[in-house]
Amino acid sequence: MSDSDEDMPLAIRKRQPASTNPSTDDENIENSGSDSDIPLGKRKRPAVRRKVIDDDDDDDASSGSDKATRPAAKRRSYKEESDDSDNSSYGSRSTPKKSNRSTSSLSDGKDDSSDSDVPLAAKKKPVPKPKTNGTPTTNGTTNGSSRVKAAPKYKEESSSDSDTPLAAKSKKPAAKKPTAKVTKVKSEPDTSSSRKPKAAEKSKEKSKGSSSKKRVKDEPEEPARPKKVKKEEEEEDLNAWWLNQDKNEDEDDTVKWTTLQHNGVYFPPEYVPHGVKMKYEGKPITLEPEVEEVASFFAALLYTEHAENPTFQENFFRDFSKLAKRFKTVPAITSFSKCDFTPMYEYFQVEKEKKKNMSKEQKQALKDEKLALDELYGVCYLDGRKEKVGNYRIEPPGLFRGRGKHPKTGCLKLRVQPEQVTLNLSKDAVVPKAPAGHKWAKIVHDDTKTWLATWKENVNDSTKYVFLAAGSSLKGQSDFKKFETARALKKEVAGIRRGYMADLKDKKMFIRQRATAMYLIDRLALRAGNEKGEDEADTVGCCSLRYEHVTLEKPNIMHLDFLGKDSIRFQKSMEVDEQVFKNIRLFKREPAQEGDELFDRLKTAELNKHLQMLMKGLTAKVFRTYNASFTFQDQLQKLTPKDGTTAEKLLAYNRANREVAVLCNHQRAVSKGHAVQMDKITDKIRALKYQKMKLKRTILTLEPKLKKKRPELLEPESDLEDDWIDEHEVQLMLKERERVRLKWEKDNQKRKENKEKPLSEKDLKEMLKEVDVREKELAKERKSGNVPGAKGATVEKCEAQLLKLDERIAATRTAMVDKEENKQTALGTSKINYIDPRISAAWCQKYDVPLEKIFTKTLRDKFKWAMTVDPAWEF
DNA sequence: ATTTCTACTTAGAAAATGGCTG
DNA sequence: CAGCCATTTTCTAAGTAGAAAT
Repeated sequence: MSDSDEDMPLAIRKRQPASTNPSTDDENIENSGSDSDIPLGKRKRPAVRRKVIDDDDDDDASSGSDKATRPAAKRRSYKEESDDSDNSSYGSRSTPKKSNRSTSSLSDGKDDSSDSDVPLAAKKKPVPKPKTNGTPTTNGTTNGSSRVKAAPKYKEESSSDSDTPLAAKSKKPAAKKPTAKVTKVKSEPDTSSSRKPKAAEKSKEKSKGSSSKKRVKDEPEEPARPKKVKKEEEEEDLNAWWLNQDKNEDEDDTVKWTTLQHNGVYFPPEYVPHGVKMKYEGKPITLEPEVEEVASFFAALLYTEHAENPTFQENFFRDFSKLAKRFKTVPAITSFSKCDFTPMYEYFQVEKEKKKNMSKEQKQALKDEKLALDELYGVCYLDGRKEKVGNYRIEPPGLFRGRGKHPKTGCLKLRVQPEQVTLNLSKDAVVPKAPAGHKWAKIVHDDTKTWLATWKENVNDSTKYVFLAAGSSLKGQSDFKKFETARALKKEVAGIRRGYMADLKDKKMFIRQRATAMYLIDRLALRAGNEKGEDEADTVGCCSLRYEHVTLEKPNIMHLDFLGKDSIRFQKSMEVDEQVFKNIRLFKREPAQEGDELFDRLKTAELNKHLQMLMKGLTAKVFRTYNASFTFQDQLQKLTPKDGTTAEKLLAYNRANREVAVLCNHQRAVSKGHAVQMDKITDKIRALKYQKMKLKRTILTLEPKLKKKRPELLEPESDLEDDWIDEHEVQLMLKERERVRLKWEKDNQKRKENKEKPLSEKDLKEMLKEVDVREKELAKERKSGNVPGAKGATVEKCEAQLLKLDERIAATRTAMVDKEENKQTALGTSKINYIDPRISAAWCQKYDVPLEKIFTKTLRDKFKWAMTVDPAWEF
């Protein structure tokens, strides 16, 4: 790899903020001997220097106290690891604090191995071409907004629409000019060369921005909105930030907007009591609406996993009974087991049914209502441009549905009052009215934040926000930035890998742990693993892995088994680097025990700080993004059949996608119909085997001599039991009769049309008799084992058919495996969050696959910034 | 230095929709 | 043309990571 020589070293040293580390430039990694060669990261460390492993703790005594649950992080002291040659220095108490630095020999860090270290799942080599291909757009997240100096003031609307301040406002802000231009650009073959000039032009315009904005401001109010469609497009073009980026890297990106106005948030409607009585001790009881509401929350979940979960029940009931008490419900509700919510449940079922059967007009009315809300709350104006708002609905009250073993699952999530909600908008924007009789908690004007509204939720005391929609420019820009950082990592990764491979043997435990963690994060796409609190589900990521999550097996196999984000199980086994294996064994050594952290002196913050100095913008999560996108591109390239049909190409696409989903451990609950569907497929395979069996018999019937020569023909097919065959043959005959009858009906129909005389029932019976005959034959065949086969059957023909059957069985099997695996693999998450959409866009162009086969409407919207890449673009 | 808070991305479940078929 | 299943969208929980507070 050419890059290994050149790029590699860069990775390590390049990053340095010039200020911090002057001397770092030496080239030779191999010369590790001299101090100066040590990669920056290391050099820097001394400042922060954590104690050398041995001297810092003697905590061992305490370690025993840890509860089986999550103990507070503890430090352990490490004994010498005897078999590890170079770590002799480790355990010994006297490690010299300062000197250690020199030791880390990069040289012995087997550089060779590091190259070969491909991301686990994807054993791909880095694509050779560093091709940054012209796309000039790449880095500069230009923040157009900050440039526009004059904050356009939006004029107040006439009082009449004051409650919908935004509506109909600044409809066509700035501009025809840019619109026209951009449109043109679009139609052009979008080559980098053509783009460049345009960008320049545009940015010029930007500086004039204020004047055009002004126009907006003065624009007479529009009459009622004429309804979009056309409009939409224009507006979108205006928002096409990706077309006019210039590479101004130092643009201040802390400021997110210059002006921001919106209509606030939508509160869920007040509770409307239904009056259905739940039962307590078998008797219907009357509840105040407030109490009834909460009972209904639970009733609606009856028979779901949540409602069956004891923790959920307990938490729900605590809150519920407390509320009932407050409202002096009689009789007092003191026992969950005496509650019977089924009447409510049934009522809801009926309601659901009713809803389904609503007339078209009713349904349409509902839709219109939604649309109206969308129009009011679903949009805002950011720097004068119309943007979609994401979750403008305040979360309705309900029961908290924590995932996994969340201690608080089932707790009552209270209704949010306007008094709890803070809005963020321009100083000069119209402050949306709070609901009648209410006021907002606060109004702020923080242009460094992207949220429009925020409030605190009562169950976990966490903060909720209203943000712009995924398709907005703000989100798009940060998405773009995310992938650019991942691409930057691509260039640096070889060096970074070499660096941590070398650090695996560092003397300082902390550094070893850090390197080992980096290895896992890079190779296994683990998450960082921040620390979690007591009142959250017990899940872990890399840095929070505990003793019991990792087991080692002889030569170099590591088994990981733990619950990750959302309590999704991560269970994989893989071969790991020898030194990693040793390190983990060391970390697991006494006095470590169940409950102890594997990386007992590593915190995500420290890890990220280190990463940050290896490469600007690098954090643990970037590895996931990088490995996902890289793997995807690599797989896609390998799997796509150049001359395949669209369907085949799509299959390849989905396979590549799945590869990534597996890498990232993205799972979903198995659908409830899954088992049934699998059974069907299994049956299909059995049916094929049955045919095989029959064919073999036919061969033997035709050529009995073969019994000796080819005994395998006599062997029964696997998984084909007599009982099954019985049933199968019954079914076959049933189907056959059905078929005959259908044919008869059809023929009759035809005859009727042709005015011929219809076939009689008798004819039908005649035809069915043939089936009876066949049935008898089958029975006979089973007894004797002699299967004459179809007329004209020959051994050769049968053999050929056998082969075909084998193929079909194999194909069905793969389909089954495919389905099985896909059943619990969620492709969406990686597509939405990890795979650079430009890879997909380029692929679609290159292979002539329509974009919409790959991205849904929302995804196309979200990724619109990526849709115009050059077909040759590479991640 | 450590802990807590804040803001934003990532995540699977659930609800809604759509396309198909019996 | 309802019913069914797969796909898409919505919802909000659960992460990450940097900043602020202690």
